[in-house]
Amino acid sequence: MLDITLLRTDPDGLAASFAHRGLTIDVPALVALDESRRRTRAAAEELRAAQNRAGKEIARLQGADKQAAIAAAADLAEQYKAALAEADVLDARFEAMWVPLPNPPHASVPKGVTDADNVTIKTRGTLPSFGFPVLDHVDLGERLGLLDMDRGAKVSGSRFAFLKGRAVMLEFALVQWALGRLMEEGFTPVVPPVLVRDQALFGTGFFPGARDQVYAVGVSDAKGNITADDLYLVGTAEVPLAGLHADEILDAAMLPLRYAGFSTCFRRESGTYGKDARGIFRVHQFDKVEMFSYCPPERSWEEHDALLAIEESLIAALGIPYRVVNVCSGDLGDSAAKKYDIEGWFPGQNAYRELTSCSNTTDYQARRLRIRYREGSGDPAMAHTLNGTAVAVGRTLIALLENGQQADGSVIVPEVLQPYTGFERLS
RNA sequence: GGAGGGAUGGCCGAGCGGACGAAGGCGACAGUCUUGAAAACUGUUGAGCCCCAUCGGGGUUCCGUGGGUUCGAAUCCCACUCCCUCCGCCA
Repeated sequence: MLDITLLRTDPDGLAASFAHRGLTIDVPALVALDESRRRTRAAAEELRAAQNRAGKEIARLQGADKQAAIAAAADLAEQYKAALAEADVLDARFEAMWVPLPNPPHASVPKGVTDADNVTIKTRGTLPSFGFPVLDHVDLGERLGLLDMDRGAKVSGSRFAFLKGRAVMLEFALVQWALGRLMEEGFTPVVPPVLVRDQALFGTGFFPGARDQVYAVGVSDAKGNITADDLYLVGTAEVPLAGLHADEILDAAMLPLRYAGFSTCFRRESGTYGKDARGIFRVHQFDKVEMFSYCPPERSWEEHDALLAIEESLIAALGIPYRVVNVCSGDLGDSAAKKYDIEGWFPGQNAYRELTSCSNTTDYQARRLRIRYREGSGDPAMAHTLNGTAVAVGRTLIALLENGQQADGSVIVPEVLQPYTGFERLS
């Protein structure tokens, strides 16, 4: 949700921000509706004030005077009820228009429509040259006994896999290493709930927009009928980590408040039928370490850069060539004001593909979740929230397998992970 | 799953139709006292929205959530949510 003062003080700037995203929004209509709802609310509150005064008077009166005052107040009560209903209708109408509006993009966000319009801002690492036919992660994984796609499909359907053997050890090595690195950076490790109420998904901006990407959990009765349980499987730990401090006023001295959440992530991937059908690049379930930060507004851009720097250092330490892209306005998502994706090099696809993502959602989520902070004894103000991928385990495993493959079919484990795996090579 | 109890301000806790944004205590902050500190004493101390305005002032809403009764609801009624205790089941 946006700060309403934007509408009142700078409607033209607001309209421009929607245009930046390629949206046409009738801002003057919003301004007019906002004005009429305030007028109506003020009128209702005046009636209420009169009613409150009358009530105090009634308490003091006795006998016939009291009866007369009550009769008069009954009339006031009727008027107030009507005025209140009118104000509520206008509020609801305004909110229906206001709440779905996306966060205004930062000035540095490139204008564009699809991910093809994203702008590469840096490229790091040297692309590996193999003197032998390059295998992709599916061939490598099945050959090394790390991955079983067919049986994943047998048990759970397409886009599911079994991860096995040393790949499992590699996953936990990645997670433990990443959490250790993040603790050095001041993050508190968290294992959050992965089932959340819709409130948390609304608050983070996934609902109502991305409803079709989220699994809803139900309960089946004896006849096999499924009833909704009003819980949803999260697609990222961002959701519970944002909800963690909902409805709180944080002490400014604690900020930035950094959390590193490890969770399984569930995504329906609806509308991606043909895309990335091979292997575990795009699956319904994967594990991820996610960074989340609560931050004062004046420091959030600095924090955004800091999170990106951490992501880069992790990927660089794993020896994966990568590039950083500034995600264009059309590809941003409602809640982000700016987003960096890191695309790692995947030799099996001969392409850079998304490996991590890092967003500054400014006060968009904070306003929806009522996450505020206070400087000393000052007034509460909206915090900013940011999130970024530390390690998306599935895709990182793919990158490690494909970049680390050797002529003999084995795969070298990055040095930083070896203390955690206890082995140097998958073979 | 069965039986009971509860939800009030940063925390504890009173209130059970009008004097209640809410006693009292704790905590926090400021002051007095003190060489300094502690103690003691005095004062201040919730959030949202709207209006006027220069610091500031006024109105309104909020006692788990949503409805209802009433001139008037923290207080009465209904529904829901969450928490706790005991029993059963269970990783």
